Amino acid sequence: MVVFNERDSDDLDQLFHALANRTRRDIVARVLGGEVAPISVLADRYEMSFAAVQKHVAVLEDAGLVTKRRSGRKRIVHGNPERLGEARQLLAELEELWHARFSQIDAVLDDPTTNEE
Amino acid sequence: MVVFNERDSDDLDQLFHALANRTRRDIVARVLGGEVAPISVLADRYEMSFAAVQKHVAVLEDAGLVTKRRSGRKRIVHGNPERLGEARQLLAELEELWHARFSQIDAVLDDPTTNEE
DNA sequence: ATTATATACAACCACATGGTTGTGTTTAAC
DNA sequence: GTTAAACACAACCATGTGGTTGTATATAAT
Repeated sequence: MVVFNERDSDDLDQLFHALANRTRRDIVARVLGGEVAPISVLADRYEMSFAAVQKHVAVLEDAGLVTKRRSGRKRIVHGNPERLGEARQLLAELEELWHARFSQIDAVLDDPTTNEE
Repeated sequence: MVVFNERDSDDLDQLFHALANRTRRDIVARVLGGEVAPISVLADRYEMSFAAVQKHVAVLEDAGLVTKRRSGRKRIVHGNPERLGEARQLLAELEELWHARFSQIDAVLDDPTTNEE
């Protein structure tokens, strides 16, 4: 119901910032899609250095969108769909504010309890 | 169906970047919620200069999340809910990739036509 | 044992971001 | 007709971002 609270506004900044980059969205799509993904394998598909991809994964990890699990010398990247859900939830709430504009007018006319100045 | 295409990846970068800031999310919430909002009125509620808020509105406008309409010397800021829908849609598609991981296994077992290597 | 692979991490760079102040212009209020 | 309000816009600044290269370390392959 409450759209914004101080508490997790930094979280949301991080979350949306992580999604505001094509390479990172692509990585998220791949790991969510089920690709077994050590960083090295991910890195092969992008025209940038291993270190650059490593940084992108770190941004995603800080945002909570992926986690890394060690497997020998590899770090397997796993997706975190719940975190995406949080972002989608917030957008849905924002859209809901818009819809509420109209339904509110009806409500005020119908419901006498909304009539406290 | 197709999650990413080259064409609008810059658009999405802009869109998510615009949402990756508390002040901007707050502005979006207010204008979508129906607040009549010249920039000056918006600016009053934040502890930053008018010019700073002006810039935030500009970022939102470039991202397509709001539009400005002139009214005398004021610029009324209006929300653009469809654009939010686009972002939500993309997140939904990403989540769908995750769900598809499991339903795909079932599908392969059930449907012989998926059996072309 | 040596070599190659996969990663971590630091230093560096050009450019973007989020803020500021200052100046100019149009419109409203007196 | 002055003054004040609402905005546009530029210059500036500290910090962040997205990339690079280089060095170090742990594990796998030979």
